[in-house]
Parts: sequence; C-alpha cells; structure tokens
Amino acid sequence: MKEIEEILERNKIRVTASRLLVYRYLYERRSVVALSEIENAFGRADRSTLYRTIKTFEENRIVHQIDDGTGVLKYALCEPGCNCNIKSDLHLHFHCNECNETKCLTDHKIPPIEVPDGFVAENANLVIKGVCDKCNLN
Amino acid sequence: MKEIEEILERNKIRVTASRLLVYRYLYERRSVVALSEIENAFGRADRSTLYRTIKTFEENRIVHQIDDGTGVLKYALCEPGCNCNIKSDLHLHFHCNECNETKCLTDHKIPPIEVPDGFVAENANLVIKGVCDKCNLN
DNA sequence: TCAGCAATGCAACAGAAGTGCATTAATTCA
DNA sequence: TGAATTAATGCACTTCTGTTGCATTGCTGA
Ligand SMILES: [Mn+2]
Ligand SMILES: [Mn+2]
Ligand SMILES: [Zn+2]
Ligand SMILES: [Zn+2]
Repeated sequence: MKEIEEILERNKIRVTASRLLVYRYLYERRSVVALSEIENAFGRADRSTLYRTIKTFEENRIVHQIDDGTGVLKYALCEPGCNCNIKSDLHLHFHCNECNETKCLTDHKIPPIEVPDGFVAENANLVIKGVCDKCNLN
Repeated sequence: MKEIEEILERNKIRVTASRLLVYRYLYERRSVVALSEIENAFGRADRSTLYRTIKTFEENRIVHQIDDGTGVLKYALCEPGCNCNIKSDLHLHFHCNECNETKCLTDHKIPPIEVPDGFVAENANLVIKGVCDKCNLN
C-alpha cells in the first residue's frame, strides 16, 4: 500500500482512499477489468468516483483502456515501461470465449500492418478471441 | 432493385419493403454504417424494425458487424465471397480520425498472429486508426 | 487560518442495444 | 378461395454504459 502511494505520487496523482483501493484492485486482479467490476468490488463507493478515478489513471498513463469487442470498455494497469500511446508499443489483447476474461499480451506487439495507398495508420487495436491458457487445461 | 430482391431470395430472406431499402442504403453508402445512420436515412421507419432487419442480414451472412472502437456497432455488406466467420477471411477495418468514417479493407487480411503457449486463437478483430485516402488529399 | 482548488456523492441524462406484445402482412394448405 | 399459421412491423419500454452538473466535503499552501 505504501508502494501504491509512491506510484501515485510519482505520477503526480493526489493520493486518496479510493485511488489507493482502485489501484490495488487492478493490481491484484492482474487482468483487464470493466468499470462495473470495480463497482461490484466496492459496494460502498460511488460509481462516478470510480469512473473519474479510472479516468485520472488513464490521463496520467498508469492505466490503459481496452476495447475487447464485448461492448464494454475495460481497463488495465500499464506494465512498467508501457507507452500505450506510442504506436510501436501497442500490444495485443486476448479475449477468452470460455471465461470471458481479457488479458493484455504485453509482449506481443501488433505487427506492422500494411494499409492501401493514401491511407496513413496512426494507431491500431488488435483483439484475438479464442480460448485462454487456463481454460485450455480443462 | 430487382437485383436486390434476387440477392435476398438467394439468401432465403423474405423480401419486404424495409429490407430492400436498407440493403440499397448499405449498398449505396459503400461504407460502414451505424444503426443510427440508417435510422436517420429513413425518418419514417421504426428503429426496431431497422434493428431487426440488420440482425436478419447478419444471421444470413450478407452483412457483417464491425466494432471500430467508437463505441457504436457498425455494419457493412459482405463483399461477394466474404466468409466473415471463417478465420482466414478476416479483413481489417480502417477508422479515419478526420472524417470518422470506417472502411472495410476487404483485401487486407489480418496476418497470422502468434499467441502464447496454451492460448488458442479462433478469431480476430483488427482496427487501424489514422487518416483515410480522401482526407489525405486536403 | 482560511481562501481556493480538488475530490466526492448524488442525481440525472443521453445513447445504444435489446425485448414484449399487440397489430398487420404474407404464406401455406385444406 | 379462404381460414389457419407464421412472419414482420410498430410502439413502448427496459437495461446498461458512459458521462456530466452541481452541491458538499476535504485538502493544501500562502
Ligand atoms: Mn493491455
Ligand atoms: Mn468489413
Ligand atoms: Zn479463459
Ligand atoms: Zn477520412
């Protein structure tokens, strides 16, 4: 918890109770989570506070947003060194059709994609759907 | 219009007025459209009818759904020979940050993507964001 | 200390997706 | 043909997500 305080301070984010808790939750889940999940995890906290907490994290680049195609925006802690806004750093995301969890495949970068003449690519989002490692054990 | 009737019949879709109109609209737009755009194009038609029309097209594989990351589901006519459910046929989509239009890049297939051990890829969605050919002329 | 700014809680809103149900239209088949 | 059956439509309504306005509370730094 002391470490989380330091992380927040290092990123110029004021330390508050809900920020600590949300960060810890994201850290412990080690996964990609929707706002509604955070909401359920903290029954007493207000949704808009959690929403703004996540947005603050996002603006300060310690969380990145993921659109995994489920229709709900999800979020994950940035790994150390994650420059989620830089094109070359874009990693892909895997959505498991069995357990419905989405994972950051942090060290699987999106390969360079060719676009037709006249088009300029600035950004990319790649989501692979299938069955994850855990679900494949069964 | 006669041709559209034939296409519908060939795909075992009953021919109705709204189906003809929606199909023609999609055909003429030659683009990726949201339900709300169809809605605006036909002021008089009911939203749920249009919704179910699109769903019917989708089930019968003459339209495919696109999640371009804008938060709104979009749809486009399948090109002849499009097997949008088969992995090898997955083409990529381009979203222009200038004009906000999304295009099917039908003959740009998603390259084979490596996933970590234990993961099985079944499907993929790749959206490139940037500036499209038309907007680049300015 | 207290003025000023930031964070929170509550309410409310907007947009999209989806559904239940009664009505209307089209098909089937006796 | 005409009744019975099935499909499509229109309308209203719900749910879910994301988002914002605003008053209140809490923190901080001159
Ligand atoms: Mn990620
Ligand atoms: Mn397409
Ligand atoms: Zn799984
Ligand atoms: Zn454009």
